[in-house]
Amino acid sequence: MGRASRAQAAKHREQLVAAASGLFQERGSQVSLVELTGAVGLTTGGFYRHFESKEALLGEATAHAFKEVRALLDGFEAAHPGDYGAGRVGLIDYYLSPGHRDETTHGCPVSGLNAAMSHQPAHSQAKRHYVDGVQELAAWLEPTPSTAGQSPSVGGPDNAVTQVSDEAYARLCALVGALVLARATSGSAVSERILTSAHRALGAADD
Amino acid sequence: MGRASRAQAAKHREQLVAAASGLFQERGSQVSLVELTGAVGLTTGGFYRHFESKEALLGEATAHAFKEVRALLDGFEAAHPGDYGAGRVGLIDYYLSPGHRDETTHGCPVSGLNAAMSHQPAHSQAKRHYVDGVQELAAWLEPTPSTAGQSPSVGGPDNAVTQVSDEAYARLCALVGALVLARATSGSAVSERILTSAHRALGAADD
DNA sequence: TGTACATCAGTGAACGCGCGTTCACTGATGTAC
DNA sequence: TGTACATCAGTGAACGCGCGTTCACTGATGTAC
Repeated sequence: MGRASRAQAAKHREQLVAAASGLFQERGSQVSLVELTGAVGLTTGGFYRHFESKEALLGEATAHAFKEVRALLDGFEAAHPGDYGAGRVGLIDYYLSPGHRDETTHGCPVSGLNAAMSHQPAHSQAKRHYVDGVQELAAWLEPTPSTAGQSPSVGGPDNAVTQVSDEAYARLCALVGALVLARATSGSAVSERILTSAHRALGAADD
Repeated sequence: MGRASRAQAAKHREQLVAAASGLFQERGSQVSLVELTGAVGLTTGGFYRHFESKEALLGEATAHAFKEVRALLDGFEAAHPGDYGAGRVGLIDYYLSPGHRDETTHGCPVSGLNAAMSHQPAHSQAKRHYVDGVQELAAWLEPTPSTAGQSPSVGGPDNAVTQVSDEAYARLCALVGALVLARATSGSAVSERILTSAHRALGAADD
């Protein structure tokens, strides 16, 4: 193949991160480099021109996954301009849908990466991005708009827990618990029951 | 070593299942046979005198984990005889404690095995035990005592979703979501916030 | 603009390693008489 | 109860395989003049 142009190489790098973002969610850290590089048409040898290790890719893939979440959230907001609650309801509807449950590749990374993060060291790049993402998604579930703008301050070194209320965190727990349980029980009737039960509880708690 | 007695062999088998129950929760399906057999002082070769495959052990280990849950639940019930709600409150307090979060080996299998179950085929032995266990734990979160005795009917072939209310399932989602998130964010201040937020929400919803 | 050469993105084979599973073997256990 | 033999729980080495990572190599890209 010879040498790729810088533009081509940069594109390969981005594709690798994007593909990894999906594959790590779908299969956890068990995805192999053969699969990761194969997904974008490369072989494993060249991988190390882009990343120091598989671990390092997980870090970038986690950040990428949350960038996509932000885009999705902005979409919900744009769909109901000015109406704060409506965007949140749209998010909840989507989150607890069978479609989202079955979308293991491009679903919410808070749920999809949780197992991988449980085995990550406390201050790895991946974990820092993940914790920031958790707070950001929780802020979106706030009963009333936060005083300090849409997103909580993220990215600081071990930044303090920001303006997210107990209620918002509790709602996030309900969403994530429902999705994770629905996936673990998928194929059984219980899976659907879990989604509808959580949906009802979150709908009832609505303001 | 020569041949072990039947009693000894039976004991080894039980120890293997018990150890696997903890190790599968702690590390998912990535635990190796060397670790599993080593945990009870055996070598890998003899493993296949007891189980058909590693998969088969996961099935039995899942059943074992839920047997331990049942013992724990009975303990909560016995601690407050006659007082239905008190046992449930004790369970919730335990579930959302930092101690339970950090107890990745012997914690609740609904949370600990969820990742492994998501990658299990729909009708594997492990998944059937898991789905039964989910319903059983949910039944324990029922606002009022179930009419049909303590445990829902379990173990039947693809048994229908039994007498568990939406409210009970919603509570289970909150508990599991909180535990899973607290573990994924452990090492960060967010982890504690999640536990206390979920606890407050479940306490407030109490009757 | 054209030429000579250095750079480096990607290849493909090799590395050492750990995995799940198989198998010939061992010797104490269990059983038939 | 005692002896002869079959059984089989557990060992440890071997199997083929896939893993993350390294490395010599390739040839188009990028750059210096």
